[in-house]
Amino acid sequence: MKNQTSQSIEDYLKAIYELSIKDGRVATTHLAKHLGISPASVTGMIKKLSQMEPPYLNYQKHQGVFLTEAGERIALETLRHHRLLEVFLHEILGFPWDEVHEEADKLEHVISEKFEERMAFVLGNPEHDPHGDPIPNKELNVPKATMICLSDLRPHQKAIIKRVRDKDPKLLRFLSDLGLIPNAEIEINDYSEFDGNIHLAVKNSSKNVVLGPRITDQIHVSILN
Amino acid sequence: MKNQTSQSIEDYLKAIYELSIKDGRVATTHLAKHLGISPASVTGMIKKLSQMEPPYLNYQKHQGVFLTEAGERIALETLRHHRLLEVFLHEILGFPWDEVHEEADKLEHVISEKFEERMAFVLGNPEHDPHGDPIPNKELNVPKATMICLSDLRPHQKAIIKRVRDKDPKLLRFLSDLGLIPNAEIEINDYSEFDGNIHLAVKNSSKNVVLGPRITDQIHVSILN
DNA sequence: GATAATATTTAGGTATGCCTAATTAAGAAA
DNA sequence: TTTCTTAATTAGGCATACCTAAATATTATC
Ligand SMILES: [Mn+2]
Ligand SMILES: [Mn+2]
Ligand SMILES: [Mn+2]
Ligand SMILES: [Mn+2]
Repeated sequence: MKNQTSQSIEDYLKAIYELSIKDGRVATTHLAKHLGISPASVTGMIKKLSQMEPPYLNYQKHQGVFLTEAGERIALETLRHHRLLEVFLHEILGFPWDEVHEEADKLEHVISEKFEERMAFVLGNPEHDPHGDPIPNKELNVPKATMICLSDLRPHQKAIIKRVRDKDPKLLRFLSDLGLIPNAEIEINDYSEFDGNIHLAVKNSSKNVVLGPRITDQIHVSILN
Repeated sequence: MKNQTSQSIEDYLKAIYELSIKDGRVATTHLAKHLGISPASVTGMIKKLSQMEPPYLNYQKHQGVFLTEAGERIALETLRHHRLLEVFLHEILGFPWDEVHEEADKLEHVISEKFEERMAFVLGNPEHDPHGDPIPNKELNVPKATMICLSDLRPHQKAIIKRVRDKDPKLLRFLSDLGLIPNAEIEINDYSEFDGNIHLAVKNSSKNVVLGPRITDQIHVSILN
């Protein structure tokens, strides 16, 4: 009599996982916005998910939700599918990195465990997706990264881009046109404290780029000594 | 205001396409059995599909259904997805040929046109799936094969296996264990007219195999002069 | 601490796609 | 042609996952 999941359920749990990393408990409206669903519908679903056996969510009226262990397992399982698929679509099928997300979002619910396993094998068990996000391993442990934002860098520092946390295809294409993709090397030239703009150069491209905090907050780097 | 399809609709249309190749019009019960759905439900769905704009089915009460052009297009589109996916799963991900069908049956509804196109490119536009079934091309034309059944062969004839029309994983595994897969070369040794059994040898395997008509009717071959 | 603004929940409804049971139509046999 | 059998349809329901509008709880502001 085990619980079974649906597309929708997996999407809810994955969204709650992602949102709760920053904020702990996740509020109904927050979740609703993230999923593009009305708050009323979200209330209905989280109520259901918190009453399943075993429950996937811990929910108290007006207090938001957080994942139970069972719920987190499904979220991570889905996230592993998603990120492996992104690598797969990019490396094997040649999708550009700004298009992998949408396709993976549909496929993640449909592939079998065998598909997952074969994919991981063919790709050599990658640890990061094309945007630099960590892929949970087979036992669903997530390698956690030290988080330095590009927005925290200051002039003369050099760094390597590790992660671009955004899903907007337009922004992603804009960044990759500038060479700003995971593993690219950059150097900070200037910082203006009033608007938080960062001026930087991309190695092997001789371009000088200026980016605002809306963007630099989403880019994680590791600093080169 | 174009019609849009769902998983279910695609499955219905694909099933009707497959069944109508043999029999022309498709009867409600026949379709119901093939889909594993109650006849009552099938009546409901085919009614709906025949009343869409444009209709996918031509339906008259108690007379069964056949595909309209619009319906056939969707059936072929889905079939192309299915069979390309089978090749893909087999060649790229290393799935055994008896497991590709189930996985492709879920994925066929979910992949984008871009996924289809990339897959076809990577595979070099294959014309047949791992069971030898023809893959509709991009314009949805189906290369049609001359149909000689293994059951029609007689002693001393040599032939190459072209197609194995069965979805049962057990049978497929049984056949591949004997080397009886598309492109294998065989020679007929004996035929017994009472039960229709065929005795044959598989090239490079020295095994002598006896198969009944239940099986040999499903295997298509091309004869070697 | 009352009130206003915002967040959340409840109530009532819709579309899909399936089910069983009861009814009716079609086709075959007498 | 009447009768029997089988096939197909209708009627009435159910589960999932959404929606809008109305009601209520929480929280922030005065
Ligand atoms: Mn998995
Ligand atoms: Mn990603
Ligand atoms: Mn297609
Ligand atoms: Mn096939």
